[in-house]
Order: sequence, then structure tokens, then C-alpha cells
Amino acid sequence: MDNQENKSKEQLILAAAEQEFLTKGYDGARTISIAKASGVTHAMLHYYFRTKEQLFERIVDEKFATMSSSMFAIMGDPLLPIVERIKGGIAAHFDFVAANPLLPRFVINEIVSRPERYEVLYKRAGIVLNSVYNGLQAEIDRAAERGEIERVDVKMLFISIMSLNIFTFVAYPFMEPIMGELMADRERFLAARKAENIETILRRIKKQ
Amino acid sequence: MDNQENKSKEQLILAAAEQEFLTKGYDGARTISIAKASGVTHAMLHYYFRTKEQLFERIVDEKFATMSSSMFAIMGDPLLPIVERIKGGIAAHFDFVAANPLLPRFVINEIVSRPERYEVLYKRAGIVLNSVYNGLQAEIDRAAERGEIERVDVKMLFISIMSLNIFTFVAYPFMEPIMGELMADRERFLAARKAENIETILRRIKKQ
DNA sequence: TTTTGCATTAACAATCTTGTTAAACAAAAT
DNA sequence: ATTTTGTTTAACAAGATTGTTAATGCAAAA
Repeated sequence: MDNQENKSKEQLILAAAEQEFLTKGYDGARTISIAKASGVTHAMLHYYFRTKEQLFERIVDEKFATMSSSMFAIMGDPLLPIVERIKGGIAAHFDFVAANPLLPRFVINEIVSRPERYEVLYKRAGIVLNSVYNGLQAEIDRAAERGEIERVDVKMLFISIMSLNIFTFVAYPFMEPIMGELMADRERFLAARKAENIETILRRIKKQ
Repeated sequence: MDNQENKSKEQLILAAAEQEFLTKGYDGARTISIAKASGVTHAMLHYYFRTKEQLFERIVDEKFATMSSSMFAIMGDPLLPIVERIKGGIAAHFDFVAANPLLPRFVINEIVSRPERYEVLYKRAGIVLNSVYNGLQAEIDRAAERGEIERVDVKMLFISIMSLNIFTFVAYPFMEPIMGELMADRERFLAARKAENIETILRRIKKQ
């Protein structure tokens, strides 16, 4: 037992479940369609994961972890000078979201539809992030005092970066048809968008 | 027949349906729970709207119209000088989204889950918006030639404005618990955020 | 070889959800 | 007064979806 075949079967179900849940959400997902997509019988899915709920939680846990690590990407490389650091942070975060384009919508939908469930998880994440922000805020304040950049609130800056980067992907299907040629070539558009987001944020912190 | 009582009953169902669909989406919504919320029997809901699908479409139509008019708000007042116009456009759009905070997530989710359904609607909207953009782009180009502002792509600017304004509300439940005191007072935070978004965009177009 | 324990299947049970229908009802029109 | 028209209710039908179970297979351990 517990051989490669088993592992692989469980993995197959998880992979199919991830796809199904990320695109259709909990309510839209069908266990039978997950089973079909992973090539196992419907009963097998329940044998491995007992309930749809439990299968879903496996996916949610992983996705929440991925999501929070994406937020640390914005921090950038602490060894670089502050402007370079922020520049690299934006780019890293953008690439992260580009590699997981379905993630933000999924996480946001999940939190909106069952907020109580994540309260505990959240309070903790909030505390961790807060101390991390404080460090960066201190560095920004020092740079501002040296006259290198404008004095800004790091949390506000983070929200702006996330807004610009995430919205690009969350709203892509919404905007693609109404933006004409600008978005016709996806790769080209994403590269332009990434540069635009960096430019927008750098101008925000530039000393005037 | 067709008296006030009837009108009011249909309206009650529509109001409850709007709330249910906007918060839970099509799959998560239950006709029986809409009926309960509006104080009519389950059969009555079907009597008035035949199917869940038809009831949903009534809501979708209205919401899509609201959404597209929100996009025109970004245009601002054509009589003002360009910088003031953009400033006013951002503020108007922000207020619009603030008044309909559930709208963007609903529209995006709907488009992602059933894209084919909105293709036609979309191609038309795209054409309209395109010509509108062109007008504004021309004005921006003239102002840039006079050296008043930086030369920018108006579509990119629009995406940035939408990103900053919409993400604030879409991700509010996600960020509220991890941003600590910054978001503790909602009114205060939204006012600060609105100012921050305007500042960010104005700096983006400022001549350096 | 027999036993043990997990894996697998097929059939089924229970519940939920949408949607229908027939009958009762109310109000207005004839 | 009776017919007509639209409203409301209760009961039910149909189908989908999740989850269970009993029987069987199969591979390793004893």
C-alpha cells in the first residue's frame, strides 16, 4: 500500500480539484467532474477525501499559503538601495501573480463568502506582516530624511502595488474584449503593464 | 390586477435576488432563500420569473449597465482643464465604486465563469469605449505637446485608475484584517485611499 | 497458504434544488 | 350573477449531487 500508484492517484485528484475549484469556486465545482477529470471513480474521490468540504480545504490551505508568500515578494531584496528594492519587489510580485493568475480571485471570493472561517488565520498573518512593514517603513523614512525619496506610508504603497499588479490579472477577461489592440497580444501587454506599474509606483515615491 | 401590491412583490423578489446573487454568485444562490428573504412562497418566485436563470439575467443586465456607466465616470468633465478633468474622473469613479462595492467582483466572476455569453455585448461596448478613448487621448496629446503633462497612453491610465479604485473595494475584506489600524476606521481609510489614488495618477502624468 | 488490510467498484440512499401543476382564491369585467 | 383573468398555495415530480455500503480484488505479511 501507499505505493507510487496511490500517491499519484491522490495527487491526480488534488490537481483536478485545484483546477475545478479555482475556476468555478466551491459552489460551482462538482465532485463528479473532479473525479472524471482525474480519471478515478466518483466513489474513490470520497474514499480518499471523505467529503467535498475536506478536499476543498486541502486546496484552500495551499492557496492561502501561496497567496501570503506572494505578499512577501513585494518586500524586494533588502540588500539593494531602497528604490531598486521597491522596483524589484514590484516586478517579483507581478511575476508571482502572472504565474498564479487565478489565485487572487479565488482567495478573495473565499474570504468574502466565508469570512468567519479565516478570522484566526488572519489575525496571525496581520501581526507578522505588521512587523515586516514596520522594518520597511523605517528604511523608507531614513531614505526620505536623506532626501532620496518622498515620505510615504508603506502600507498605502503596498496596497497600490497589489492593486496595480493583481487587477491586471483578475480583470483580464473583463478588459481584454474592450481594450482592443492594446491587449491583443497577451505577452506584449503584460510586459507593458509590468513596466507601467513600476513606473507608476516609482513616480509616486520620487522626490519632487 | 397589476396593482401596487404586485409591483411591490416583484420588486421585493428582485431586491432579495440582487443581494443573494451579488454576494453568493449564481451557483451559491438559492431560489428558496431568495423567496424566503422577500417574504413570498417558493412557487411565487417561479410564477413571476419562471426560472432562476431568468431572474438572474434581470439582475445581470442591470449590473452590467451600471458597471459600464461607472467606466464613463472616469472620463471626467470635458469642460475642465485636463488635469482637473482627470482628477475629477478618478474621484467620480471612486465614489461610484464606493456606492456599489459588490459590483466589480460580481461582474468579473460572471465573465470568468461564462465568457461566451457576453461576447456580443462586449464587442459593442469595446467599439463605443474605443472612440471615447480616442477623444481623450487626443486631448492628452495636445496637453503633452504644450508641455503641461507627460505623454501617456490613456488606456493604460484607465486601467491604472480602475485597478487602484476597484481593488480597494474588491479586496477590502481580504486586507482589512491584515492592515491593522490603517483600515480600522472604514470612512477614514476610504477617504485616505481616494486621495492616494488621485495623487498616484497625477504624479504619473506630471511633467518631470 | 492463509490472513490481513487497503483499494476499487457498482449500486444505492438521502437530500437538496429547481421547477410544475392542479386547485383555491380574489378582483374586476361583462 | 357569472365569467374572466390573474394570483396564491400546497403538494409533488424530476433530476442532480453528495455521500455510503457491501462485495470484490489484490498485494504483502504471517
